[in-house]
Amino acid sequence: MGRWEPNAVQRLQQAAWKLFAERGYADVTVTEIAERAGLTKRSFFNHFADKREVLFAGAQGFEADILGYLAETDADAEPIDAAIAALTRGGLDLTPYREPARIRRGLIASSTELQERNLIKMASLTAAIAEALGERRVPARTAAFAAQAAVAAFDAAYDDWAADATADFSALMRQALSDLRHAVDAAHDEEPPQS
Amino acid sequence: MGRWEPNAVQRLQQAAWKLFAERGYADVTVTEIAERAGLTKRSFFNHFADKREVLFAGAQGFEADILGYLAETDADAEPIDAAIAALTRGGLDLTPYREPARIRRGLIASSTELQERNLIKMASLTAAIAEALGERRVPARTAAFAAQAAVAAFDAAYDDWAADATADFSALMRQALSDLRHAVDAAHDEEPPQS
DNA sequence: CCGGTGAGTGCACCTGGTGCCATCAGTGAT
DNA sequence: ATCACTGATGGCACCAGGTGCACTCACCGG
Repeated sequence: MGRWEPNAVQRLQQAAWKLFAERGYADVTVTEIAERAGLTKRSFFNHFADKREVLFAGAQGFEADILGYLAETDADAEPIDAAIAALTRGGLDLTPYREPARIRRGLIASSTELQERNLIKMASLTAAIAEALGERRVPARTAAFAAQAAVAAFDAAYDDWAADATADFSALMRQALSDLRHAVDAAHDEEPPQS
Repeated sequence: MGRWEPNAVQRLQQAAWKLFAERGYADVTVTEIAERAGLTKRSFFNHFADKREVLFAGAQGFEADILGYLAETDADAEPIDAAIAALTRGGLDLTPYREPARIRRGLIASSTELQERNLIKMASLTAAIAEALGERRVPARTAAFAAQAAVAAFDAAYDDWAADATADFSALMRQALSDLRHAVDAAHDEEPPQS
């Protein structure tokens, strides 16, 4: 393990975050990020596949965590309940990082490039969950739809959580799932959800 | 209205499709597309925002059609049923274009760039449907989830239709919606869906 | 015949991204 | 000490996507 200044990846991420926060994603150049981290453009691309990736560093680990939590759920539970449980635990892990989450959210909203990347990360998460559910004795279709529904609920809850500093993430997930079922259910006798 | 060779946009699309089909998306350059259409790179970008967009030309019109169909549905229907009805009609309109749909599908599968673009187009469609549903007296949350569910069902049905030449799209949509409800429902007394 | 309009073009330029090879810090073995 | 090795880094040339700007030129209407 060679050693120059350590933690090149971290330094690049920090530099990128600062610059993006200062001047917005589009107006920052990869060369600038690298130089602020004491490196070069070439080294940036040795660590990140492209400019967008520097903002989605956590995604891979998050996906792995979710799959871990999913494996811990009761194997006989309904697929969607298992997925919701796993995503709820994963979301709770993010609780300490509300401020970065808000900044990231703003950046993504400002750039269609980043929106696309975000969507494909969510799709990747969904696919991974669906595959894991598929290893239980569940039809692939059911697994895929359950995963999509669970991730949709997560996404909504995550957004609410980013917007409302006082909210409890578990409660937001429960509410989102309930709203989702309400929206999808054919039989529709109860009140519409408030808000 | 000035006149050179007419239909520049069409010519560019046709040239792009042919070249992509021959050599794959990644190995074709914008300059090549433009030249095969008798134009220049600069003109290509006067007509399309970027290289990806040439494959998604129909998306805007499709979205508009769906919104039109949605407006024709019974205003008192369940949001998800209205969305499903509109998407079913839209899907039926595509029936004559199965072969192009299959090619497009293969191209998209081969390039993450195109997958990202595809996802954002679907997201745009979803958002448009959700907004339209929101103008009925439906909570925004319900509208959003209903739209997501309906588009998810459409996507699954569309995939099935592209894969199976003998399938009836309406039936595929009904099946997809049924599977979706099965996957999302809490109360789960019936058989799992076959397939 | 004349001025306007708008599609198409030429060109210079920027940035993201890659292939290839050189370099150089530390590591473990001799 | 020294040497071979490894892996992070850097330099460089190069490509493709994409943009700003000024220009041409076919056609239009008067």
